Amino acid sequence: MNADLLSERLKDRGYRLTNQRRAVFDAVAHLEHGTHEEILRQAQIADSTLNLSTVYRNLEVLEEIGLVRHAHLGHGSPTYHLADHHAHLHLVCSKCKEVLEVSVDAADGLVAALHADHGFAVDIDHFAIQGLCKKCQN
Amino acid sequence: MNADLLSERLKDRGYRLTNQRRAVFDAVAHLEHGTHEEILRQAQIADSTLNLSTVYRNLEVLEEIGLVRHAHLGHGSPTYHLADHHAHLHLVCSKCKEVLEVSVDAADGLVAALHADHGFAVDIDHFAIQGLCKKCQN
DNA sequence: GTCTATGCAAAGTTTTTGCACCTGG
DNA sequence: CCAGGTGCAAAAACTTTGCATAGAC
Repeated sequence: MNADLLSERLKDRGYRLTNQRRAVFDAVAHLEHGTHEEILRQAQIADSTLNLSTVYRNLEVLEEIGLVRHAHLGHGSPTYHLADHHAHLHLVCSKCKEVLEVSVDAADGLVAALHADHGFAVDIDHFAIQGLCKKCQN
Repeated sequence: MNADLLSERLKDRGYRLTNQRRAVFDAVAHLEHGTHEEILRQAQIADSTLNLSTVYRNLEVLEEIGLVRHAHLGHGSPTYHLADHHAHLHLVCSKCKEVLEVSVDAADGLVAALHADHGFAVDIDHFAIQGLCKKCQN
């Protein structure tokens, strides 16, 4: 399960398992798409003295060992999610800022075309797709 | 031509045409994908006293009146380009940071699918597409 | 016991804001 | 002349870093 994976991966790379790391990891898992600040607040439920700089440092470590990844959903801060979190596209409305999650299947053609024509292996959910939602087009 | 369009659009919305605005607009046109800092440096060739905060304020105005748009090519600052600049997809390699420009045609299927299934009008070139380039996959 | 990780505070960056002066129309 | 625009400086927001101490192993 997750906790063991966390412990294992950390040890493999010479990192230690601390309560703060576990709290940050759990917060990422719980929030699905959290910013640094949101992850801090969530993780502080488990450890109220947790510091923002620890969140920054741990997200870096968790990303390095491949358990966590980040994506850019809007114009602001990146959001963090578990690496095994099933991928989906994020459609962000430029006007009302609503975020729609849709299946990555829609992008299969694009992914295949870019691979065939340019040898490029797309990480399709890293950036959101900007546009106008149905409501805001009127 | 561009200069007239700039003047017209500004006046239509009650804005004034200043040398600084023209310098910023020209810098955006010249750079194609410039950050605030890059636009400042380019615009200062025409007006050496131009201030960074003026660049921020003018890019906001130029974007509001629809002459300029911004895109997110990497994890850092956004870049600005003319609104009529022909769209192309940016493929950014996560590893070597190389940026490939490819035709938007590759995304036609995705754009059509998102419109048909979700009524979403995609602005496909607003965010870069992240992934691994041919070389970095080995 | 050793060496990494943490909390705190300070320093860096980047972007925004307030204000007196300047300038386009 | 007058409202909007600019430069400058200060503030705000966001992120990173240094250092003494705590804690994992």
